[in-house]
Amino acid sequence: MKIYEELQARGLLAQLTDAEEIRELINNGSATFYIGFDPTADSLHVGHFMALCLMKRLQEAGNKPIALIGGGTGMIGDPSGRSDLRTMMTKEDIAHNCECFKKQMSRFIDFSEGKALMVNNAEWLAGLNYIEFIRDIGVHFSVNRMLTAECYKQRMEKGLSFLEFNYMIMQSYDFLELFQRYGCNMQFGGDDQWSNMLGGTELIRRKLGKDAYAMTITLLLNSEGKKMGKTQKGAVWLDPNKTSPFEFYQYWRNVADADVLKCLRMLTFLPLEQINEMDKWEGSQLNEAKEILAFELTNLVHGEAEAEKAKEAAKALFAGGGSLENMPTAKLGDDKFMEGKIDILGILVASGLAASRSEARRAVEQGGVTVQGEKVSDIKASYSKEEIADGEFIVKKGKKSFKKITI
RNA sequence: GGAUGGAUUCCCGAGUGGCCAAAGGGGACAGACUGUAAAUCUGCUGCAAAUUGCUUCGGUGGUUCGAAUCCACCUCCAUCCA
Repeated sequence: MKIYEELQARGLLAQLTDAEEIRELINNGSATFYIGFDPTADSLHVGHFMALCLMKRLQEAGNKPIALIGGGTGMIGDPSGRSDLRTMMTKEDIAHNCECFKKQMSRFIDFSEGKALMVNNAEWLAGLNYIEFIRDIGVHFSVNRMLTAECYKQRMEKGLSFLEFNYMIMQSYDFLELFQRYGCNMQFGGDDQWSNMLGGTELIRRKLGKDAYAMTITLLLNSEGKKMGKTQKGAVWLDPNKTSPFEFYQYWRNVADADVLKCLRMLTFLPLEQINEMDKWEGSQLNEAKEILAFELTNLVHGEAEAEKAKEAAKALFAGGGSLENMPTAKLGDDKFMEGKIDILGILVASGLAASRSEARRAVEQGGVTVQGEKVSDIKASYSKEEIADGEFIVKKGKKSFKKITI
């Protein structure tokens, strides 16, 4: 099975400008393609992870990836899929984020010996001359056409600033630059990028009379139609300091039944035959599939050692057995103790299991808190330093939040 | 620049002088049931030294015994006109 067929079988392909041509190109390994990443945060998240996997797959098939970091476009902010203006970031933030992206990406993509490139579009966007730019590039865009693009349509209700309106033109210009500089003939991106990407292929055709291609990957949605990789607390990050390997593991361990197979296909590198086998599983057997999914992804993102640790910790907590050694830990400072003691509410707050004492109180009152496996029913219960320092002092809030408390 | 409508708690959205920490829904959290799933049911959802106190309704001032609610100014958003 060739790469194109594989991507298709995994359900990754969404829209393509020219399916036949693209199949030829990537199957022969003759594509130089780019994917853009806007530095909106100091870490990549699960959404980017899909794109990185795609790059990796295509690179393994002999194609040359370019990771484009949006140091320039980040100054504008993509309005796609947004209901309001993004908060503006300072130049310093953007530069910092670009650095962080670079580090994380090198984990997945082989940048050695020119096998892949990483470029920052600030390189050509930052120094643009406004008049020249709108004369050279702006003429090729019809405002009427742009307004019919899906990403802007949604914003016609809520309002769209001229700043954001320019995003599509900038992204199109990126493609043109990359085409000219590096012979980049293809662009990939999330499905929400489709209209921006088409802008680029059209610009290249109008400006240079040459063909370039665009392809989008299916957005990873859960069975409820929401983007995956988001939790209440925000995105699931790839940076272990922002989302610990354990939390990362748990996120995937807890996906809905209906989503497991899709995730395995789209996100892991397991052979399709193996995944199709799991497709036959039903009911509680799917739990095993979830374990595989969680392990595979944690392995990809954080490495095998971390994946093992997360798996062990999860086993210890949910199934009994396994090692407690690697479970999430919270360290209490001396200042948290009053005369050598701390109450249960204080522990919950200090360990991050509850956001406030009120919330902690509610959890206890509703019977959701256990300490060392014993349900805590008194909100005034308190523990001495010695009890905690003793060793494995485990506090559990609800079914899935645990912390080992140390001094 | 002009006219009109608007800004309420995590989100949507009621509330137009005291009975308002603010209806209802969604989400989140906790409990039951389960498979660390989904669905369902129940509770809960500003903070705290917790039958009480404190801080919230875009911002700042004011009227009043009392303001989310009335007045003034300001900021932002939407629609129409230029």
